[in-house]
Amino acid sequence: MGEPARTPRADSAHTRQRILDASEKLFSERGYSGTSLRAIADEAGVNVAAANYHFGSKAQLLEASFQRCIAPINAERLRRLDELQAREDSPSVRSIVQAFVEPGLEMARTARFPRLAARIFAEPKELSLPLLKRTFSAMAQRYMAVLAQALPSVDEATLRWRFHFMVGCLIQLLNFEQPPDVFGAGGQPDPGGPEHLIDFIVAGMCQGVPS
Amino acid sequence: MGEPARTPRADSAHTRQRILDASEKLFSERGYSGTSLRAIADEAGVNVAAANYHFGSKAQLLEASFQRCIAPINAERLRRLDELQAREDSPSVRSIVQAFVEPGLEMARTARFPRLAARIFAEPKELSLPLLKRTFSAMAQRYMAVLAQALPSVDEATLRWRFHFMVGCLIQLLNFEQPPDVFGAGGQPDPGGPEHLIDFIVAGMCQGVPS
DNA sequence: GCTAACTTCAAACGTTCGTTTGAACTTTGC
DNA sequence: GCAAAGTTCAAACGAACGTTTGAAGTTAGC
Repeated sequence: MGEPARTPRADSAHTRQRILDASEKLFSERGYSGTSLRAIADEAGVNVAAANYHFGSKAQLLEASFQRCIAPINAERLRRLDELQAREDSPSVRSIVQAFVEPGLEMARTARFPRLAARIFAEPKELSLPLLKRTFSAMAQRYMAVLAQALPSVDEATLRWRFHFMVGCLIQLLNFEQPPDVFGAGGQPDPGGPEHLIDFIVAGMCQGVPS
Repeated sequence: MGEPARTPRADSAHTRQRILDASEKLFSERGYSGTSLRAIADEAGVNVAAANYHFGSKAQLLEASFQRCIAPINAERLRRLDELQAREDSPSVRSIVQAFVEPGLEMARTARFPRLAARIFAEPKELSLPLLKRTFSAMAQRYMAVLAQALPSVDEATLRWRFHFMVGCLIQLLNFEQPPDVFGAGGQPDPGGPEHLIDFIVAGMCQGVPS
């Protein structure tokens, strides 16, 4: 157990950070097995061995990238839920959906590559399911509970399905920032994705319930 | 150009079929770069070289698997749309959504691994986008046109987004036949996915439109 | 200033990858 | 029945993979 007393240096943190940046970019673009440690090391401007030195293995590097990417999003999701519940004791479905969906979208605008959070869902289940469970369980259960309160006429199994499809819609928007140009339309990008996403989800959540 | 006059043998077709079966299974489970030709050959019970002999390369094998998987689904989608338009001149949104969504779900119940059609969306864009465009363009455009007729008050850009999210929901159900057990619930599988999927999508499509 | 720990890197480890080769074997066309 | 074409396989190709090694370089503690 007891790790040797470590006195990490300053440049070590910079190296770790650069490796994580490169991992996030490449993993989210090419997936886990489509990305080599050598490509990550090149992108980060470090030696291949540095990745294994700092993170132990490729799988642990993925986990570290994923956690660094998803942790602030989930924290913000919970913070917004707290805020929501503090402000009013029966928040609207729309406000709950916004609290769930917007942190990820905001990161997607400002930060590096939150698409990694979406790409994880496509990895083989042996790799992704433990990660998803460890990372999303607590947060998802809280959202489920609050949604159940806001939609008392919807039974739990149905709500689980709707939550499932909400996640699917969010992933779709994170993976394809625009509807792919298969409709002939093309044209310039439409920044309205997030609004349309929320409208679509709220409609699916509230079906048959008078607003 | 002119291929040499080929007289394919009977067993050749069987080998091709077994390789395609194995590809479909493994590609859909582990993705393109997570699947080796050797694993496919083992699963199919043939030699590694046979895959390259029959399909030319790994990328072409993926394309062949994908086409064999998706072609009948898209054909059925178009057939149902024809049927729909022949029966009534202004089909309901629900019937259009069903015509789009059910062929894939039906295959998922009966056939081998239609999840491949969903997994493709997670591959790197250089690999997936050409495939998606070639395969879905015509069909998607027809559906967009029919949906636009059924929802005349929804502008084209908005409809594109809703179509995008519909595809995201479908992919989510194909990739995870059940909502993953992150809600603590567990329990036995719920076969109601398809119905919930259609309800969710129709609600998102028809938002603000009196039925 | 010396020791011990931390960090980096070039090089190499054995394995697996996609693909090719060339020889065996089977069928087809005549 | 015989040449030609189609099909399969064991074996090998070089390249790339994840990981390890060991030495060189750097900093921290005393």
